[in-house]
Amino acid sequence: MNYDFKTIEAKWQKKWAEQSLYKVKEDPGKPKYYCLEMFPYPSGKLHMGHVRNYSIGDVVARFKRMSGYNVLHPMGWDAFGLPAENAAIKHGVPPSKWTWENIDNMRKQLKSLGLSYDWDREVATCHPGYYKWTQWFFLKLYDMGLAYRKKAFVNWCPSCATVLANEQVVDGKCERCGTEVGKKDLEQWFFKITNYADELLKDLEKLPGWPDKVKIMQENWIGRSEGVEFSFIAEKNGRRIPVFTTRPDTVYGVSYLVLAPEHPMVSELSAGTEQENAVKEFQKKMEKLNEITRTSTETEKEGLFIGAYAINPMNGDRVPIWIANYVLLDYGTGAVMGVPAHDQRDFEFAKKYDLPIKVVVSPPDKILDVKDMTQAYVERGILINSDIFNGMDNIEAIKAVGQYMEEKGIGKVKVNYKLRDWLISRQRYWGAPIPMIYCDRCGIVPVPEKDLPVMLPPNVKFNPRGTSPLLECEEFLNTTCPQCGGPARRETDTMDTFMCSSWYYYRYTDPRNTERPFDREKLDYWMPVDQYIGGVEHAILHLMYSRFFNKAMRDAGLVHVDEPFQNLLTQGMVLKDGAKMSKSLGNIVSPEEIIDKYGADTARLFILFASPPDRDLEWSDQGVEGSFRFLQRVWRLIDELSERLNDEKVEDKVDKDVRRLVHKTIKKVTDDVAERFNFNTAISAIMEMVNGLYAYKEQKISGAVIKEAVENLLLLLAPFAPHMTEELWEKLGKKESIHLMPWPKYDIEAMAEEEIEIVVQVNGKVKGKVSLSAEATEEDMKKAALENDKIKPHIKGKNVVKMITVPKKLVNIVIK
RNA sequence: GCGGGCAUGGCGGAACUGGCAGACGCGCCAGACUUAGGAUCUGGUGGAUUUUCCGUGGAGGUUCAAAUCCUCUUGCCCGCACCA
Repeated sequence: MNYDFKTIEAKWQKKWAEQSLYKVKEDPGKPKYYCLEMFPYPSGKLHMGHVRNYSIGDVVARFKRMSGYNVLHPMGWDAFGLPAENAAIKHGVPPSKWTWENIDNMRKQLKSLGLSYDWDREVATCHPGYYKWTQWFFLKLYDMGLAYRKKAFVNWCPSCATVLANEQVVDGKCERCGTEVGKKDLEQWFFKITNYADELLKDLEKLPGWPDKVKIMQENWIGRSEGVEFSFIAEKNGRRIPVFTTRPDTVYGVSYLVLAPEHPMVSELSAGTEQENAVKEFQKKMEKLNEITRTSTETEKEGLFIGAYAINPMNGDRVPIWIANYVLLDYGTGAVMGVPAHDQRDFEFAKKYDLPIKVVVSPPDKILDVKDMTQAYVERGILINSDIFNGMDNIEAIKAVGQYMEEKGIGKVKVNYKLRDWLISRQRYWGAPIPMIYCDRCGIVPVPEKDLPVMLPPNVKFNPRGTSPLLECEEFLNTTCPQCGGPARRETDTMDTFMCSSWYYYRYTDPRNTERPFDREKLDYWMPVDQYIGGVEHAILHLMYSRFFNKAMRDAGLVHVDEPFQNLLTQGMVLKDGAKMSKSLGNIVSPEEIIDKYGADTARLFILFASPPDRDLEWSDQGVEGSFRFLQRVWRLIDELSERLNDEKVEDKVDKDVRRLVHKTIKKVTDDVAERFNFNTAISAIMEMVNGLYAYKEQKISGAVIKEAVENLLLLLAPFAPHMTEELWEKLGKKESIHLMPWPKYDIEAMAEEEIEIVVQVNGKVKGKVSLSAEATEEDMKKAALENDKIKPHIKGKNVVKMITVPKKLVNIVIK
């Protein structure tokens, strides 16, 4: 009988669906396990990255299910987004049609992999039954004061014709399409993620199950720094110019002030001075430069005196005010105090423009002479030229100066973050409409809950310029004010799709609820997600937005968990010829073809065997062949052995050996899968077991032992190759699905070795081996080692200094 | 520049708390069965000057013992990048 994977896989996929084998509901009698993989964007085609992601998740889900957990394992679609709109512009297909057809196609492909999802819980973020609640959450955030409108210089992608959040700008380019991002002064909707900056940072400690790499990336992104904010006074008009510094200990060494070129006070201060025109020109020049070239470390520091002065509030010093390319308007206060003696960047700037350098922190052992300085002194030291703080250690002075400023009302101790508020408006059609109404009389009015969802109008015209068709859709645009009943206008912007994916893991717990986003009891049962699996590209974007969203919803009293994802696994990329698979390189391997040629079980097995999940994986066609061969080998082995299930017991020794192999393998596979997610070594242990059984099968084995071996082999392999094992399980005469069976337990007694091999070293080098009974004492080991024929010549005539033994493993004889 | 990761046969990778380096798979070599084999089974496969010696990017160190721990260093990958 051949391994006919096509028939087998189709047969079981159909049966599992008919029996709703993977359907789950809350069960207080069982421990729950929420296994979640990042849902895909429905591009229309599955790629190998998806196959890897979902194969990993499926093994975890199946293993946990067999281990007695009530497993929630759902799948859905991150279905809003620009490609659908581009298809509409290019081919005239409505975005919804395009998206739903893609979903149908990808669902079919996912099902062909035999993944154990509860398909009854499928969600799609573009479904009105879903985005109704996305809008509901927006209103919730609005009520909480966490959603607000503000005019700001925002990132604008000309190609996507929309604004972008900071997180979606990579190297000054649009994260989606790679087009260079510009700046636009627009009024937009923001979420106050900065309110949670501190908690988002601090709670990373509550996530021991996350990779350090991801936590560090988030930490850097949040960018917390402690310092002092205080103000210089503009000499011209007496107005305050606030600055932020992490080095208040150097405040007596300020020799100039630098503002961002866009700083609102620049024009006013330079007006009427001889520098006025030069300043205007400098500002224009800066405007033209894009942000990357302007702020790159490689770009030379460039600045200009603006013709005005400011007074240092600590010592009354009069310092010149400059503008420079390296000062950013949106970090801190957009103004920096210049302390060239103790900041490398300020030092270079002062050298270039011949600004005074004043030493205020002295090294403990010598006196710094400005003339000799080739770089800033940033080490620890003692304060000098600093009035009442002279003689103080500078680390202490950081605190002391801050305190002093607070006491005198000069400034205040402050924590600054790099994190900006999350800009969520998008000038696009294919997204969840922001449920807001603009009324000339009442201003900004939220859409009442009963009117949700604000539906996307289906019949709209797309224009090649890429502007949102909602702007020209009268039936959508015109509405009445919920407050005064007068004519009003709808918000035409839709939400960033990351908003839709910030809460989908809640919806899976109660996907068809029409009254609420979810039932509280169901959510409380399932949340948090126990294991989240996906690509590292979401380390900051999706994973930080979701953490923020969850914290906000916790504060709204809707959820009980501080963190949504307990454990995170970031899978590596799938490479071919050392590079990421891509159209341009022409190195794409299509999952469809592989499944067609070898079957889903082979595809899954290979992808899990070739590399541990968190590392990159090099695709190998020959490796796939190998996995296919292995499954055929298993098939033949079980075919043959299942004829011998009633054999008589003949020889005790072989039975014991087979049982030892079986139980050792159970332990190895269990440990590898449960504790380390090392599927590659788990599979190799199963391969060793199969190799072992091939060797033993030439001998007489009792039927009971064969049965035990065959059944356990199938159980261990079931999470990896679910179709084939199910088929063979049925052939063994089993009535119930193998995937509902309990995970096998190992028997320590059966694992016990009777004889053990001890390595004998002389001066740390292996010189021989001795076989001893498992009960041998350390004394027995030493004795056996010294008496061994291979060892004797090495120690003859030498002085044995000492002997080190590792029980049941090794003896090391140290000689001189 | 800062932060993080990785480096082991021809290749993908094993070696969990320091204790037989190279499990398992691919590839390669040989044999068996065969009209035939790109099927299957069995055996072999780090290197060399092969009673032994050398080998985990490189150089030191700790230890009875180091792929594993420490110091320095090289190469590659990823993230952040004038953050005040």
